[in-house]
Amino acid sequence: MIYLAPMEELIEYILQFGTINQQQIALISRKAQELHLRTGEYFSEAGKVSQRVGFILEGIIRVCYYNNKGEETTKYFIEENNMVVDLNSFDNEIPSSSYVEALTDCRIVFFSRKDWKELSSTIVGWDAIVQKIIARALLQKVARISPLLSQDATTRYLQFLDIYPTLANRIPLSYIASYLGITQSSLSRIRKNIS
Amino acid sequence: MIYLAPMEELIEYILQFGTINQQQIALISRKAQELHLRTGEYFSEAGKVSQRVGFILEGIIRVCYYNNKGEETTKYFIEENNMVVDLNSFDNEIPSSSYVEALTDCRIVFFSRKDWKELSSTIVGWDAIVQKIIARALLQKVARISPLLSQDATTRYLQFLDIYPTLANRIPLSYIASYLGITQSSLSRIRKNIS
DNA sequence: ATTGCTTTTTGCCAAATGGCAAATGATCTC
DNA sequence: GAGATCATTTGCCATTTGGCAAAAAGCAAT
Repeated sequence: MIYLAPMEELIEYILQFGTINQQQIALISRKAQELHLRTGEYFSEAGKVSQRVGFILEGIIRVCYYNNKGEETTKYFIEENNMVVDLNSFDNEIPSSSYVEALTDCRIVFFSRKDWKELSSTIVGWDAIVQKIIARALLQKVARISPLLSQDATTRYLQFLDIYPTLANRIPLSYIASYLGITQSSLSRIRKNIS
Repeated sequence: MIYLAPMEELIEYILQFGTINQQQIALISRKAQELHLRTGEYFSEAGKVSQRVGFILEGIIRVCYYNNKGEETTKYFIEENNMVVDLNSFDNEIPSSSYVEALTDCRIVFFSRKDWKELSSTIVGWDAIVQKIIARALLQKVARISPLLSQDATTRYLQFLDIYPTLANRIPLSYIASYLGITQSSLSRIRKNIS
């Protein structure tokens, strides 16, 4: 029991996906770095190669990108107790096309690419754990996005409220609108009609 | 070089994700079973536990489900040279909520749950390969669905044509419409306007 | 409280899409 | 080839949503 307090949540999270011993926990704790982001700051940016794997202790993050007209689209929200990483960019060391932005002040623990690799080569079964985490996150993502397509805007918003019950009043309406694929005016009207 | 002809595509596919030796290839080939589906037949059905992992040699498959009004929604199309499996149902041995249906006549190789487990316990590195396959498929899925949300119906259809250039004329318009989240009348009109 | 800034709501109208039903076209069987 | 069946297109109209701009509301700094 020598790991530090902010690590507990991460360790508990990891333990959902596999078994690690005290020594391994200590290693993970040594490699982990802490990071605070203020609202609006980026965890990673479009055009740069993502260099970190993070875990959100507190706060909300969104992944977004800009199209050729400069309009932004919110692809996804990530809440507390989830990993945050631009897989494609981090794994393949290619520039990302998205911004990963703090929507509220965030407390994050993260690992550099080098440390992350070291975990992979030192901890037996680490890769398997990571793969499970990734698979679950991706499945969840698909499950959340997929049904949005076939529904009208009101239903989409109601579903958003279901999935992210705590988000609606913590983040700007315009982001929710762009996640749902509607304009903020429409969402504003929808909100009015619901209540 | 003792494996049978229809296996070559599958082996080649697997080799993209990791290394396996001749002996392992032989094992995989012995366990693989062949399956032909006619248009409209199911690979797996809602309400039943998915018992097979498949690989499409030829043909197109769609994954769909029915809502409480009996309307069907196409969640996804899967083409030749891809794995087909209802992950959630197969892994957790729970009943599926979707139908996996052949849109054209299909040639498929598949593995029973028992054989699949045997591959996992016999072939070193098999799980890692499978995880990579899954991760790539899920990433692709997200990448395909996600941008659809923020666009109007015409753009969605054009993008569908981009992603599935060979599908448009091989499958009924109504399925494409339900995948894109629009009515078939609308899609018909959109088609007219484009050409 | 006042000011300036950002976010949200609203009104107005145009455009896109849906719902329904009929017409047309395609395919298959007999 | 005549029906039967199913898929697609079209017309009509209602509804939803978008685009734009102005008004209102919220918020922070002074």
